Amino acid sequence: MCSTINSAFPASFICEGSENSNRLHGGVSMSSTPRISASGRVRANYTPQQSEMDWTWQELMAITELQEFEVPNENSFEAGTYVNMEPMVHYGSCGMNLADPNPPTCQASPAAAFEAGYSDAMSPYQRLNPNMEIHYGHTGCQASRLLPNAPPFQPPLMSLLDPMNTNHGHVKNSNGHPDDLESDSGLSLGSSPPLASPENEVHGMLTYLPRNGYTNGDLDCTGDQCHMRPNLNGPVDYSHTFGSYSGHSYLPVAANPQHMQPHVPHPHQHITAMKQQLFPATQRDPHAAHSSTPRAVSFQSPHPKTKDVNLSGPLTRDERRAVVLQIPFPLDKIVNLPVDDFNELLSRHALNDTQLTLVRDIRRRGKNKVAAQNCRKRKLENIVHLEHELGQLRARREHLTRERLEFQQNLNMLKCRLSELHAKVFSQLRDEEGHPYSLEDYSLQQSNDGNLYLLQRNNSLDGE
DNA sequence: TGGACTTGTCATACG
DNA sequence: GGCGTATGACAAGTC
Repeated sequence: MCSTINSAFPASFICEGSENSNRLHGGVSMSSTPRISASGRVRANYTPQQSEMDWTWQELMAITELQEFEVPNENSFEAGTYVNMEPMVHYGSCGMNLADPNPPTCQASPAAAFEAGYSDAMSPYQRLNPNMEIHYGHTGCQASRLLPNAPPFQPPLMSLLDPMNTNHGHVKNSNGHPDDLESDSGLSLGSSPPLASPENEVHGMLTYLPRNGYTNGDLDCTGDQCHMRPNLNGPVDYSHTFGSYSGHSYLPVAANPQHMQPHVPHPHQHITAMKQQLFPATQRDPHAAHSSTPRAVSFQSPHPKTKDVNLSGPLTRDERRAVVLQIPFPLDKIVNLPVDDFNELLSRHALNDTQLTLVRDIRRRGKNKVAAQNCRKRKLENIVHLEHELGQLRARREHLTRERLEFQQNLNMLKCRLSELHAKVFSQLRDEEGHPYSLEDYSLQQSNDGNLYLLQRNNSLDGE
């Protein structure tokens, strides 16, 4: 039931006056709620404070509209504990009592103060942060719920006051290998192309540029890709290929070997010369030197001395085999030539099965070696990229956390201000006889749509 | 001497 | 089916 009241509100209260008006949304009895006239209007006694009330309501409206504001959240801040369908119980234990001689202030814990007295009226906020109970402590205050499917016991104050407010592996076993007496690791074929990866195709093609012993190559262009096709018919002249051997032509050191590898007479010079025969142009070839790409930089060994050892150290397994089996062409060609050229090269030399097997193994291992290098480089690049992404995500998380805290502070301030305005409005309500409502008997509640309702405390719940 | 690191190689899968 | 590539795993070399 709605009781007709005289209100100081400019537009007064409106009671929808139905038989269910005594029932709060959610089935809570509101039988003792002050009745408002059946016409829906509450007779208001305008007081000299009317102008102030207008201003107050304007403020209230402004703040109420802010409740519609929603912000994204990343955690339980927006979890769905908002819909609390518990029936209204009582107001006696509400921390925020308008009759409280010591009303909460906005300094200490405004949000707590607001929550205490308006826990049911702050639904929009709870929608934003249902964990406020956690933050500010549960008030133990249960208030009525104004469900949309039940007519309010009292017309929305706001709608009256503001007409506009109507819209609410494998084991590599070298033992099984015929050449297992010596390690094959640590020393490369010396023919590694400059990372013949797709993005390094140009450099890879440079491998086929003419070099000593293969100076009669001709340019082979297919489409927009050109590369030097060596003259496979030409004689292989290793007599003046005395450039320093490097098994890591893809390393930047090859770009300027005189800087990275100052010439020092080495006791294994004869081995170096042998390697120079096997890999005649790996380092002397300016193109090969140019092939050291930035991509290959990360593959430079942290142990530069390893290169020196490779340069003049013992022959690798394949190198030795090539020497023993008298492979008539350099190993770098075995590895780097295109398939057609490689087959053509083989066809122009009478090789026995052993030689053919060795050549094909050398080619396979050489290819795989480069592939392994590329694979490792990609792996490192991925790690770097992921670390960078991780840093960005962490920074963003911190930024969002700061923003959320900032927003929460602002929200609490608004809630506090809203509670003050509520109290101010309530204090100026008058009944039919012009008497103020007793704060012990009534409270001002705000529904989900932002409208204010005058509720009587200690309502009986037997209506449900 | 053991650990970390690099590099080559093999096996395997895939296009 | 051959070939090239990618990649995990292993082993050897180096510091």
